[in-house]
Amino acid sequence: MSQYEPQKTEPEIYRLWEKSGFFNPDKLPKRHKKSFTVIMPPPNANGPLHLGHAIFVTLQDIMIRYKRIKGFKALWLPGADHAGFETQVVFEKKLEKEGRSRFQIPREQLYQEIMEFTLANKKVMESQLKRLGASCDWTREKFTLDENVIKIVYQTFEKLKNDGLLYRGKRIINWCVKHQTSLSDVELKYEERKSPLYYVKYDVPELHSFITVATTRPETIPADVAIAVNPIDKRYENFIGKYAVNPLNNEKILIISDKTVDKDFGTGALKITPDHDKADEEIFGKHPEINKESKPVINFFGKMEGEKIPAELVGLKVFEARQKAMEILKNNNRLNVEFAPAGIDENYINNAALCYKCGSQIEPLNLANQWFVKMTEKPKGGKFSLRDLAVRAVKSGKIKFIPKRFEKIFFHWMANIKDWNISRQIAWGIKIPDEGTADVFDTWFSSGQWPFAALMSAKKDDFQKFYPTDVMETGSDILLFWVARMIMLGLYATGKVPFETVYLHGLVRDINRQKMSKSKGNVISPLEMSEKYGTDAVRMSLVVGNTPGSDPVVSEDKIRGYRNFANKIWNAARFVMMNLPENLKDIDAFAKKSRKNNALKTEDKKNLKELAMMAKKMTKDMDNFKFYSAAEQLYHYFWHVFADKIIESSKPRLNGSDTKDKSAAQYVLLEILKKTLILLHPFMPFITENIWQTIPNKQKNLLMIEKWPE
RNA sequence: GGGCAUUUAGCUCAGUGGUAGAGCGCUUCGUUCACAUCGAAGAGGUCGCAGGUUCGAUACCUGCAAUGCCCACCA
Repeated sequence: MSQYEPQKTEPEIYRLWEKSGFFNPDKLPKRHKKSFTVIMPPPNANGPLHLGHAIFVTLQDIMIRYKRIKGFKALWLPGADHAGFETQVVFEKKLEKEGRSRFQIPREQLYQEIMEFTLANKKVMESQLKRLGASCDWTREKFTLDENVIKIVYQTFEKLKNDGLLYRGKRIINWCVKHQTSLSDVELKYEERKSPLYYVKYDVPELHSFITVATTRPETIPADVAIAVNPIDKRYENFIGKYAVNPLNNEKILIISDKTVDKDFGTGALKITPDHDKADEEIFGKHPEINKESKPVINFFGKMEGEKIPAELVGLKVFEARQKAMEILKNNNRLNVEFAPAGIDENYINNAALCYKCGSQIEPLNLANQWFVKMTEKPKGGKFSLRDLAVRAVKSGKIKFIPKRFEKIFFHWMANIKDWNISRQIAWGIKIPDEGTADVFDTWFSSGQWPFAALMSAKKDDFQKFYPTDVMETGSDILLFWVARMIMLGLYATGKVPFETVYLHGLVRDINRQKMSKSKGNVISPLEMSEKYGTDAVRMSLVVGNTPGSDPVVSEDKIRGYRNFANKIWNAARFVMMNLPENLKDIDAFAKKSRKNNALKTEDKKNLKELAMMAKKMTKDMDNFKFYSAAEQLYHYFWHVFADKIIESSKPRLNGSDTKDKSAAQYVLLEILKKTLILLHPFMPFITENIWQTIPNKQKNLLMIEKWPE
């Protein structure tokens, strides 16, 4: 008849905790000495929280509550991220719905509008974090656009500049034509696409011959400055140093040799187009003998524009221009049929670089005034490059990854890392402090400084007290975007690692292993689930079976199962309370008296010992970040040992006439209940605290700062 | 092309050098007793495939297959 109703009590319990002040480590009782710090990955303030957020809230709150109960000065510092590009994209979609466009809105106004949007979202987010039980210290909450955070970001920028780790250049960047901004290498996704390979003949008058180049981008031919072949390629020995004629504008271009050219690909001859290809740009830079200036033929809207372009191509979009260029070459008999039918290999497949947000094909373009951070060069007077700092910290074990296999991915990325373009041509973000552009920083440049920037700007001495932090818990999908950058920038700016352990969780999947997304309609809202089944049930469903690094599968059925568990706890506790001695005021005195009476049966002692053993095992799991295992053990113990066996077998004793034996049974039940409530608290904080408050306890302590049963 | 991982009951996942575990689901029975958001009993697996190491392998090694992920300037 009696059922637990979390909806009614959870918000009340949260207020009780907040009122106590214990979320703030400075307010914890004296026994809390050593600090334990987790910086919350600031959620993007551009929409409601989803299950991915609920996972991090659950895992981090478990860590924090566990350590707090264990007697640590536990700090969980909450924050919100302005999330530059991400938020701007969300906002642009909103504008689109309203029939407006970012390009028609003055920059300052756009900034203000996005700011209002973000602050409104931030507020919603905060209340949702509370609803999920996050025991973070709201007195230290930070926003990535707080003035004192921006100040720190600028300081790091200056330091990089002074150390010679920053340069500003005209360089090929990844340009998203739709969003009108450059993107860093990690902001691209790749897709295999059919991309016809054209075999184009370039005349070489000096030799009365021609050289054939294989290209997927004939529309860029007017921008060619050279042709490159491999020096060991016998076929082209005589061509090196001679001039070829550009088939689309008749300009003379030099044939050079470079050993990066793959002689086995295509014809072994590569056209060099420095304005529209990163690799070509590099080769161009290495060859001063190329006596031709590089000029672009594609503009920032992805259309043909520039000198020396055939008139038919001007103004066409890249794909249209490609068709047209192919026609011109064909009509002029410039396609070499020797290598493929009609001179075109239609089945050639390559990886197209796409904008990770909108899927538009990335246009490699040359953009001036872009800031790049050097990843592999040593700073002035310094010993280690940013890359080396990070790699050394992980290799030496100063930073540990859970699971460990992510270290390999990390090293692999670091080994091949390129300089980092931190300029973005969008309105929403931290303005880069220079005079030449209106550009803003890549969000990851500022969030890469988050652990120290948040602590330095929160409260006086926080940095000294809480840095380096203990655990960085976040999604494995942002290992390279964020974690890697935090390690580099944290070490560089402070000389210390930003955190000692990196715990990475996977991506939430639905029961069919699909990613959850709005467009698929398979999204489960953690807030809705909380309303329906209680936050504790949601949290348990997100931790049991969720091993680090692998993708957890979440379904409403699973959540319902843990709602049943919460109800089980509720009723078991009710049973124990109902069977306590009448008018019991102080359980501690009762426990003391019971121990003195020494009426425990062998079976009682055995039960208490079994609990102690389970607690020990489970504690070990907690210390090893095996929360999935700890949670499962608790679940099993509470339901199938305590409720099914111990409570059941106590019934005759509680109803019997032997008062001493009855008292012993009461004592054992109460003891097990108390201890399991503490053990369960990190996982299911609301129901455990709720029950705790109904136990006749003279001390009237909060469960959240009770002592862990050792 | 290079790398990382996964493969155990219908589903989601643990696990260990000594002939397999949990939850959900399923079957049968029960229940005015704290709880039907319940209880009891039960069915169900040649631990991806093929070799090897071993007294013994699901576990360690090798190869293969399927699946997933990451990285990459073959134009």
